[in-house]
Amino acid sequence: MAEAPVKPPAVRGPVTIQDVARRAGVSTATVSRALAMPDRVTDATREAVFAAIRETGYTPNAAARNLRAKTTKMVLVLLPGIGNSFFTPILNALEEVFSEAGYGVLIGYTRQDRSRETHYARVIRAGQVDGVLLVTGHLPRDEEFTHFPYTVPVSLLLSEMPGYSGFSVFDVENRAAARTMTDYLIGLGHRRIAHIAGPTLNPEANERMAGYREALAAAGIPFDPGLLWTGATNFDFASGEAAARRFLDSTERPTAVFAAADEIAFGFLRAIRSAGVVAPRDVSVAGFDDTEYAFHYDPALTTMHQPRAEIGRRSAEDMLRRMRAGGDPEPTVRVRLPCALVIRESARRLD
Amino acid sequence: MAEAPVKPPAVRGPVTIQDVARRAGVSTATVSRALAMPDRVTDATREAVFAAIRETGYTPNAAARNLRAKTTKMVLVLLPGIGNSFFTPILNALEEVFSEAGYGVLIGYTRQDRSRETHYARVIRAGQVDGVLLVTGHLPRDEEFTHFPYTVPVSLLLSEMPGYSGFSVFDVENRAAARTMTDYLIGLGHRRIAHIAGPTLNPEANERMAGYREALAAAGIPFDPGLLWTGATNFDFASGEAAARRFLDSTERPTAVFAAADEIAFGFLRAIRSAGVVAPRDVSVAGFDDTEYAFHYDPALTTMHQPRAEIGRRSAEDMLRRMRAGGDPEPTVRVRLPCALVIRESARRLD
DNA sequence: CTGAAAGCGCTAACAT
DNA sequence: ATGTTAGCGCTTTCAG
Repeated sequence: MAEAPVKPPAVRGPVTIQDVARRAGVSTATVSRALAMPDRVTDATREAVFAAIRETGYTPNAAARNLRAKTTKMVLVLLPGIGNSFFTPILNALEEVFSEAGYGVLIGYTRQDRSRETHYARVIRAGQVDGVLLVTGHLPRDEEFTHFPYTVPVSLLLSEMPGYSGFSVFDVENRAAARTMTDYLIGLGHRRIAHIAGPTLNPEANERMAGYREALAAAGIPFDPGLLWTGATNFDFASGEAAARRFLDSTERPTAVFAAADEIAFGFLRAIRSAGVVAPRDVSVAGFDDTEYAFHYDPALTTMHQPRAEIGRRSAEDMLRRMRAGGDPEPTVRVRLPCALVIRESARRLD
Repeated sequence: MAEAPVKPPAVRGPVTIQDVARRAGVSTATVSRALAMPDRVTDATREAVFAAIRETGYTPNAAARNLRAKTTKMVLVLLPGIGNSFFTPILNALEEVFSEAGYGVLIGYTRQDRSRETHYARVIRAGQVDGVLLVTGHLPRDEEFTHFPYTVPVSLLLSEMPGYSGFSVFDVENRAAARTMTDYLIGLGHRRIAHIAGPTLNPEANERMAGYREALAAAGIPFDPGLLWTGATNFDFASGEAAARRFLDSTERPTAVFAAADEIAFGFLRAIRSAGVVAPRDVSVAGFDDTEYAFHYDPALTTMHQPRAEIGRRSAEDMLRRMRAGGDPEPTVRVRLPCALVIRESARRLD
């Protein structure tokens, strides 16, 4: 039998507040204080503590701090997990503001999958985050999500959730924007204007559709159901391609097409081009979003600018405010930002 | 003076393991066991515990568990914070594998900014994550990063870091891929082939440049420095636009242009088109990456496919393996994946 | 201004 | 099979 193992003198494990205290010749409480409220310790003490920290390379353990403080300095951002380049500017802005404020950003992709939603519901319930930003376009259906009282502030980005309250909501004026775009197309002389709608169940898509119809009505153009192309399952290329087939099969083609998203417009443009139809020569096309490629595509896309970065920034600031309030339910906000018409090359005046 | 405050009976705070234990009529240890090793408690006990858990809506507190287990079930993914749609498939794959394994994904954008790197170095040192994936293209320069012994496994994605060891590395065969692309262009009859290089300091960009030159040499085409367009500060549109100016100003224009990234190619294509030069009619253009838009652009881009999702998936699996090993330094791996030539419309045979 | 001590919620020895 | 106990590393009263 080997003799009982001798505990190694310096385990060289992570250095704790104890190590620092010992080295600085003070108590752990003093180290903690020197860190949290530097002006409540003597200059000399502070010096000694900081020196010890420097020498040992001490970094406070997050788990211990979280356990004590009941706060994690982390937020969870839930994304749909598809078509993510659209969400990139939002995520970027969120990360910027949060990390600036010392918060970590945990991301989760729900992919509309129940088990994944349950997974993230658990993360929230486990107190792993201090706040949640939902950019999924829908509230997770998991019971743990909806039935359980929210212990942390929650915000909805880019979509509202009628019937639920207690969330801050940040979205854009979808209807007004779609109206503006359609008005613009009408102003260009178009009368036969088709609309490629977004996913049927998506509230934003429906708002845009409403704006389109509103503009038509205001201009005295009778609504033609054959010109409302629904059936999209997503704001993606494929939906634009499907619409292109309808366009090409039309006996009397529209002179302008307004897509509910840039990607839909790109899918449409590419598909019609294969058939020798080019925009804006043969048909005017407009998008919605003003993604990175709208400017760089050929033709450059006329579209509605959605202030994605601003939504990220403002929602992050609101979240910080609410999280800092501690347990008190701070008032939520409802921010609805306007979009801006961006005129480029894909739509032209009808001769 | 008011009398000593009476502790409210049910604070209705988060339910702890104590609450569950009390309700189930067992000790906290038993609750813990029923959760961790269900087969080591009686059926009856297990039932009682689970019932109590259900009734109370108990979820174990993450901080307490982390503190005890010295593990957080979280990984940090560090991204550059620019041109993020390129990284989207990687992030997607990472999140998929990690969340499947019960790990959370914390993201951080370094933006090549020192203070942000320090910030994230601290997150790592604080034991906030069990592993780190660097997709930044460079090792953070922060001393805390480089000098301090890594306490958790680290992996490098899409770029290697010569001189450092102890990391798993996942990247692609940049040189061979660039060589293949250039060979392809040569095979199409091109002799005057320009290369729009990526950022000078970027190792991947340099590998691609080397592959380009290698192909030229192998084909007996003398290297023309005037056809190597450097100066890019990023793999972005702007770099392509700058190259377009050089192209348009050339007295003798190349017949083919190989860009070090798809976005560079798009920027180039768009800029030359403004001058009435269209690909592939007037000049053949090839990219590198095979991003989402390569297929949807006009013209569809001939490019090299980088297996981004696979890099994400495999690096995540490797990271899981290494994290599960506990403190023992598991062997790191070096995975270098091949790229695939994707022939589309932007490059054509020279008449 | 500083130290002692309690305890956040959980798990893992060690007993029984 | 279950309970008791001792912390994990930190912050925060409460004394001094």
